[in-house]
Amino acid sequence: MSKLQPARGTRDIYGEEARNMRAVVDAFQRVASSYGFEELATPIFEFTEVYKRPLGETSDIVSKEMYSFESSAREAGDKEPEELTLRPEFTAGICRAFISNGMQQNLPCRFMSWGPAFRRERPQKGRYRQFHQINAELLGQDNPEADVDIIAMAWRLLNELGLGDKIVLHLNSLGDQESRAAYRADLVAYLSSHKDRLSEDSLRRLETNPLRILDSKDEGDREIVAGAPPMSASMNEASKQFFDTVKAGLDAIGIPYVHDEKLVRGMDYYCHTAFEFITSELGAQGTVLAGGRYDGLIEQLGGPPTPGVGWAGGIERLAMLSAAGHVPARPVMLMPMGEAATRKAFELAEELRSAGANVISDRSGNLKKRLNRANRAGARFAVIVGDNELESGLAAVKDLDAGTQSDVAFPDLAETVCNMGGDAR
RNA sequence: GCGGGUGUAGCUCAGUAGGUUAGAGCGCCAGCUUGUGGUGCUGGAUGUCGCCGGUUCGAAUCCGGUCACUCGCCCCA
Repeated sequence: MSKLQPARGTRDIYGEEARNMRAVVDAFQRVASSYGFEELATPIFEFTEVYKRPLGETSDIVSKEMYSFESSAREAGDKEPEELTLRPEFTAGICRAFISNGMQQNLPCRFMSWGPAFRRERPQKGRYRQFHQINAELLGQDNPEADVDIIAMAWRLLNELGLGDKIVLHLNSLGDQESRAAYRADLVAYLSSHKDRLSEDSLRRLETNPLRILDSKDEGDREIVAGAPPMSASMNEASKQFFDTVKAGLDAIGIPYVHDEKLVRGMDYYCHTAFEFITSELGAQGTVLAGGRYDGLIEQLGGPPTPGVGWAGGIERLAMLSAAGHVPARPVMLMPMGEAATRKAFELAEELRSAGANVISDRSGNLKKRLNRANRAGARFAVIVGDNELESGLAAVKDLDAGTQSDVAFPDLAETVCNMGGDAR
C-alpha cells in the first residue's frame, strides 16, 4: 500500500460516488430553480470574522473545528497578514455577500449554492473534514409562509432523489428572540438545580449551549430532561402563531412531520422554525438536510436588519442514501488503423460528436486489444477505419452487443450510428 | 477531543501453537486468435503483511507507539 494518503478526513471522489454526488447537485439546481432560486457562489474562504461572530466564539465550530490561517503578507504584497478561514458552513458567507453587494435593494433574495466546506472533526462515515453541501437561503421574508416554501423545496428535492420514505421531517420552533431567551433562562434554572446528576458533557454545555442538553444521548441526562419545562411553555403569542402558520402550511401541502420539542440548532443565530430531515440508515450521521430561520444574523454581521430562512444538505449523505447517479451514455469507440486512417478519424469523431454521440478514439494496440477496451468502456459500437476502409469509403461499424458488423459510407456514419442507438444505454 | 473494532496483492479476504521461497477468488498481462471483443483453455506478474520500534536464533503472527479507516460519544450536513 502506498505511503501517499490524502490528509485525514479528505478523500478522492470518483466513479460511482462522483456520479451519485453529481446527481444530488443536479436535482438540487433543478428543484431550486423551480422555486425561483438563483446561484450565488461565495468564496471558499472568508475573513475569519465572518464566521467567528455569527457562530459564536464558544461554539465548537469556531473554538476547535475551523481551518483558519494567516495569509503571508510579504508574498501577497499585503501590508498586514489577513486572518482567513476555510468556510465551515455556507450561511454566514452568503449573508456577508448580501451585505457586500447591497442586495437589500432587491428583496427578497433566493440563493442556491453548493460546494465544499471544512471542519476539523473526527472523521466517520458520512462525516468528513472536507465535505460538500447544497445550500438554499431565502432573505428578506419575515413571514412564516417563507418557512413553508423553503421546507417544501427541501421536501420536493428529497422526493426527487427517491428518499421520501427514508427520511422523517423533525420540526420545532425556538420562538422569537424574546421567547428563546426566556426559555433558555428557564431551562438553565431547571438544569442547574440538577447539576449533581448531569453528565460531564452536559455540564459543559450548560455554559456553552444549554439547549443542546435537550437531545443528549446520556441516559441520566435524558431522565432529567424529561422533567424539564417544555419549550412551548415559554413561547409568546406571536411566536406560537408563527409556528401554527408554518404547521398549517405544511399540512396544506401534505408534508408529514413530527413536532420534536427537543430539536435545537447548534448555531446561535437561529430563531423560530428549526427543522431536520433525518434518516435511520446512516447511524449517528442521520441528519441529511437541516435548517431554520435566522432573523438576526445579517444585522449582527453589520448589515441592514433582514430576516432569513434557509437550509443546508450534506451531499455525501444524500448521495449515499439515494445512489441516483446516472451513467453517461455509452460511447462509440473509434479505432483508426494506421496513419492515414488516424487523420481521417479526427474528422469522423467530430462529426459523430456533433450528431450527439460520445466518442472515444482508441489509437493504440492491435484490434483485439482495442475491442477489449471497448467492452470495458461499455461501448455500444466500434467503428473501425483502416486502409481498406479508406479505399472503399466505407467504415466498418461493429455492434458490440449483437456481434454484427456492417459497412457504412463515411458521410452517413453519424446519422447511422445515432439511429442505431449510438447514444442509447 | 474520548472509548471500542479493523489494517495481508488493484479489489474481497484466508493465513494453522511465532519456523524455510506469504496464499485464494476476482481483476490485470500474455498466448491459443499477424484487422475482430465479451465465453473458454494455458501460462504469467504483483505484496518492504499500514508505518516505526521492541521481545526472539527466528515476527504477518507477541508487545509498545504511531498513522489511517470504522462504530459510538461529542459535534453537525
